[in-house]
This record gives sequence, structure tokens and C-alpha cells, in this order.
Amino acid sequence: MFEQIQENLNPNQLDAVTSCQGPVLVIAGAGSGKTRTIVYRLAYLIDKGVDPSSILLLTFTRKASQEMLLRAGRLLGQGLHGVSGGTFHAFAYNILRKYGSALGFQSQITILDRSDAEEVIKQIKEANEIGKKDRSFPKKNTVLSFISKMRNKELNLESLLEKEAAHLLPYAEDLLTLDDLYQKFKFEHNLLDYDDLLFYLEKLLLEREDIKQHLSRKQSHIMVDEYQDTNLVQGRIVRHLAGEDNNIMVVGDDAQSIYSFRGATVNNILNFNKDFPDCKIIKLEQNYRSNQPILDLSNQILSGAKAKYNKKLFTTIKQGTKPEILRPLSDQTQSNLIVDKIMELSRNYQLSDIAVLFRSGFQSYSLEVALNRAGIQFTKYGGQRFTEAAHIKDVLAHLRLIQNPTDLPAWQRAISLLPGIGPKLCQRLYNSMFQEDKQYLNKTCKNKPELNRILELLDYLRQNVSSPFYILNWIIEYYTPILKEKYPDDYPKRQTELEQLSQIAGPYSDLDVFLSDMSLENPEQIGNDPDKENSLTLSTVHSAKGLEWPAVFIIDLVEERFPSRHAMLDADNMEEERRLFYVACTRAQEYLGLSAPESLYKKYQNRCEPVISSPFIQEISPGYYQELKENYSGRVEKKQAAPLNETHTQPEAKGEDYSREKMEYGFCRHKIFGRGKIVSFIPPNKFQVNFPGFGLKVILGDYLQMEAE
DNA sequence: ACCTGATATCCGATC
DNA sequence: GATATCAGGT
Repeated sequence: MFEQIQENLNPNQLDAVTSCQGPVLVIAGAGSGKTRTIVYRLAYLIDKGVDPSSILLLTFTRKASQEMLLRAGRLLGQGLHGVSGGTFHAFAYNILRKYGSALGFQSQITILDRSDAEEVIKQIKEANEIGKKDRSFPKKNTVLSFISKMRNKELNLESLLEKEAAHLLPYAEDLLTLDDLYQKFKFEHNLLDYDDLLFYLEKLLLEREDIKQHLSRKQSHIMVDEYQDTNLVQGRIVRHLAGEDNNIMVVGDDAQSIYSFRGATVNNILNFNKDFPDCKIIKLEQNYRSNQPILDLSNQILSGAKAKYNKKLFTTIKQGTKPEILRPLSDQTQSNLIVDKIMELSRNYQLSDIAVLFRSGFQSYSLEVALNRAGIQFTKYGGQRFTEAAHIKDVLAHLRLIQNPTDLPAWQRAISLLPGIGPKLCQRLYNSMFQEDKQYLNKTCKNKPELNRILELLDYLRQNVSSPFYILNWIIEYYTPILKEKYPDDYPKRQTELEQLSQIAGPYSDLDVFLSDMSLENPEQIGNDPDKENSLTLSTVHSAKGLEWPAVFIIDLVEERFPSRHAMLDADNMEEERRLFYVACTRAQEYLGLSAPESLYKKYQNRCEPVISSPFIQEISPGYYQELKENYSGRVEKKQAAPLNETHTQPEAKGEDYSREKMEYGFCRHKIFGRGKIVSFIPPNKFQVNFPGFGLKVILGDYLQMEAE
């Protein structure tokens, strides 16, 4: 076994695999064989006789941990059973499921996903008449994201708003009230949101020394992947679990930290040697993924960052064509251009070797249409999830009621499907349900036979059926007429998805495990297209983390899209966009196509507006790419390489403005908008300014009065 | 009293 | 495409 390990790893990887005593920090650059290292380490530990159940592997997605366990099993020539692996959230849920009563939960706890939580916020807002009739009151989505950010970043609301959304400061008090009511609501109804999973786990570990001891002894070998994307509470949980023997390895790359919006902090990595003073630090810098030209371009993007990353990624794959910058006339024609390019590439590549990446989910819509027209199979990751579709949520709400009868949001979802029942009536029925005589409930049931029917069905299932699969099938049978009524146009498609859900439920024996998995892991769409083996990948950059393809396109590389409009608010966010772009580029092995359309179609104006290409594109030296311009007839032409001395001095100067100078800006005054925070300088003489109450504006410098420091 | 259907505005990534 | 509000129907 050991010979096999030695043969397949470089010296640093080998060091990481065999350092099993005490804390280890592995800084693993993009494509440096991080996954391989973890896989071999798992196999090595087992081979040395470590009990699989004492190993804990925390990863970013369950898919990642399953993949690693599978590969380690293959190395060992046996299945790998008993290793606990998964996300922090799933791990936390498993513990809380066992010990929830120690924290005062009355019933089985249910996990609220994002849209459930938003629904709760909306109800609370209405019930307490907060922000009533105020059209500019932050939307439930916004309210929730600040409540969540406040917890994840462990900041108070005021400082968070000052930094990220100064125009919401007047609502700070209302937001805090909403937060307070929201936290109470969840506790009363035995509901946990994603953040609660982590914070309640920490609470349990702090309050119950016995449980903490038990867990840290049981999990004597801990590995954490993607450590740069853990937040403060996750960092503390890791420290609690490490226990006395401290056999902990964390793996990460500070240059690939892309989740600070949910509170992730690179400080967990940077301070690891302070948290664990005797730790060993190992760097993996040889890149096995990309060719030299792609690596050159990626390294240059990183070198423009404010923070200095001590990265010297190198590769032995010197051959390769330069990345291409595509310049379609608009985001509309971009889709056709990409389709053409994909056709061209598919002479040498399988469709499954090609991916198109983008900043946010909606950016692929027009491409999806073009791909369908061209008959190209694709699978999309990120964006709308399987379990977020209305019909799936409807059905799952019924299952939740079987598991946790105090789940008010689920009642509302389920009961509102019946004619004549809305949120108000539902609330009253719910209240009555927990009263002794249930008078109101019984009376309403007499008038509404549908209500009576579903309550009886739920009672029956609660008492007589335990298999999630059978429960689900009963519910689907009950729900199908409602589905047809609700979606007369596209119910067949939705019905197929319900059948898929039932297939997914098949192997589960516990209802609560099934339900938590549905909210904590997004299941792969299964059995949908038999051709999936050979289909193109469309993905958000975030969802593409850790993956790689021979050929990669990144689209919509223009201001307001990538970097996203939200990110242009402050320098830290801008830095994160840069790392995100770096992550995107380093997904490519042999071909990298960067597309920066010259205009964007604006729906509400029904025309195309010219746009500035992304600052990250502008700062790339011309020697690092080939440029292809679309001309009016739809063809693309290689742009004549201009002599070096006359090009690109200006764009590079602009890059400077973004990455360095803008940090220094302070506040200014405007006659109409008042005092505002300067966000960026737009050459030659404009500023982007955030005015509380008015939002982000672009204004000529002449109309602004600068405030002295 | 409460539910349902039509119309203007906005749109980030994840567990 | 979703979310929020306003107006009308039972």
C-alpha cells in the first residue's frame, strides 16, 4: 500500500498524507492535487489500522465527501464504510437530532430552507405591521440576508449596514425587531435555519462538556476541506472537536476564498498556526490541471489583488494555446457565438469536457435557449434547485407535518392548497389544533371536507407508516389532482419530477434523515436525460468550485455582471470578485474562452446599452491572450495584434484605479443627495457614490464636494 | 372578513 | 421570474 502511495504523490503531497499526528495545515493551490491528497490520506489512515468510525471528513458538499470516500475505497480495494463525512451543516444536524432535547427542543426539529425562512419573515412582518405600506422597506429576501449575515459575520447590525447598505440604516431598528421575532418564532415551532445548525451545535459543545468529550474522543482524526470558506463559528467548532490529541488536518487556499458573503473568513486559515501553535504547514504548489498559458493568465489576475498571495503555482504542461477573449456585439449574440465555439470545440472534445461558467444563475437563460435550438444537451448547476420547485416543496411540506406537527410554515404551505384557505385561516386552525376542545378546528372541518380528508390522511400516515417512500407515495397520490389544477400547462413535467423525488426517497428508512437531506444537499436530478454522460455543463462559478474541465468558457465579463453590481459597493467585495474570477479561470485545463460582450440588452428599455468590459479583463496583458471580435455579419475575426507600445497602457492604468486607489476614498457631498460614500473612481472624471436613501449613483466629479479626512 | 387575481418593480453566489 | 401591493369577488 505504502509503495503505491509513494509512487503516485509528490513529496509535499506525501508529507501531507503521512503526517497523521498533531495539527496540519495544507495550503493547496488550484489544481494542486488536493482531492488526491485527501483520498490517499484516508486510505493511508485505514491501512494503518485507524478505525473508520473515528475519522471525520468535513467538506463543502456531500458530493465531494462521497467522491473522496469512494476513491479511497477503490484504492483500498474495499468499500469504505463508517467514516463520517459531509458538510458542517449535515454533521451538525446529526448531532442535534440526537441531543436536541438537551437544548430544550420539544419535538423533532425541522430545517428551514431559504424560502421557508423568507416566508416566516413575511408573516412576522405582516402580523406585526412592520414596514406596512412602505414600498421602500427592505424585501423579505434582503431582511433575511442581513439577519443571516449579522450572525455569520458576528457583527452588529449597524456596522454591517454602514458597510454594505448605508441606505438601509433608517430601518435598523425595525430589522432588529424582526430578527428578534424571527428567532423566537423558530424556537417556538422547533425550526432551525442553516445558521442555527452551527450555532446550536456550538452551544451544545459549550454547555455539555460530556457530549463534547464524547465527540472529540470518537472523532480522533478530523479532516476539513475548503477551510478558507469556513466562518467564525465553524472555526470554533473545529477547535472544540479537535480535542486533546489534535489530530486535525485542514486544507484550503486563501486565494480561493469566495464565500465571505456568508461569513467565511480567511482568518481561520491565516490564524491556524496561532490556534494550533505546534502545527505543521505544507504547501502544494505544483499545478496538475492547467497548461502554462492558462496558468500565466490566472497568476496575473491574482497578482492584481490587494492582498499578496504567496503563490508560485507552476506546471510541467508547457504546451498550450493562449486563452481567447471573445468580443460579441451583445449578450444576445454572445449566446450564438458560444454555441458556434462549442460546435467547433466538439470536433476535439466530448460535450462533457466543456463547461460554460457565469457569475449568477440567470445569466445562462439566453444561452440555454440557443443550446436547445442547436440541439446541444446540457446540465445546469446552481440557480433554481430541484428541491426549490413549488410542487416539490408542496409535497415535502406534508412530510414535514408528519415529522413535526408544530411546523407552522409547513401547515401554511399544505393547507393553503385547499380552496378558501389562506394564511389567516390557517393560523387560527393551527392555534385551535393545540387547544383542548379543538372546537374551531372541528367546526371548520365539517364545512370543508377537503381539510378533513388531509388531516385524516396525515394522522393515518403518522401512526401507521414509517417508510419515507410509502408516505411520499400516499402524499403524491393525494396531491396529484391539486397539481393538475394548479399547473394545467406543465403538470406532466412536474409530475415526472415528483416521481424522481419518490425514487430518491426509496433508500431512506428515516423520515427525518430524508427531509434533512432534502434541505441540506441538493439532490442531482436523476434519470432525466440518459445522455447526461455526454452533456455540456452550465454552472455558476460558485458551484464549479473544486471541478475542472478541458475547455471552459466564462461569459458576461462586463461591469455589473462580473464583477456583480453588488460587489462594486466596496473594495473587499471587489477583491472577492477577483478571487472568484481566479477560481473560474483555474477550472480550465486546455482551453479557456473569456467572453466580454460590448453591450447588454436591457429588457425595460427594449434596447441594448453599451457596457464597459470587466476590469479584470482589462488588466490582463495583451501578450497573454488572443482576441476575437464579432463583426456585424455575425462572424468572428482575429483582432490584428497591435504593436505593444501603443496598446493597453490605458486599460492597465484603469486596473490600478480599481485595485489600489479606490481603497483610499472617503465621503463627499452632493447638493441633492447629501453626504455619500465614494465607492470607486471611474476614469476620466466620474465617481461612483453610495448615498444613504438614494443608493448607488455615478456622478461627475465637478458636482461633488470632497470631504477632508 | 378573507381570499384571489391583476399589475409595477426588482433581480448575487450557498448550506 | 419573483415579489409586493391594490382592487374585486365570495
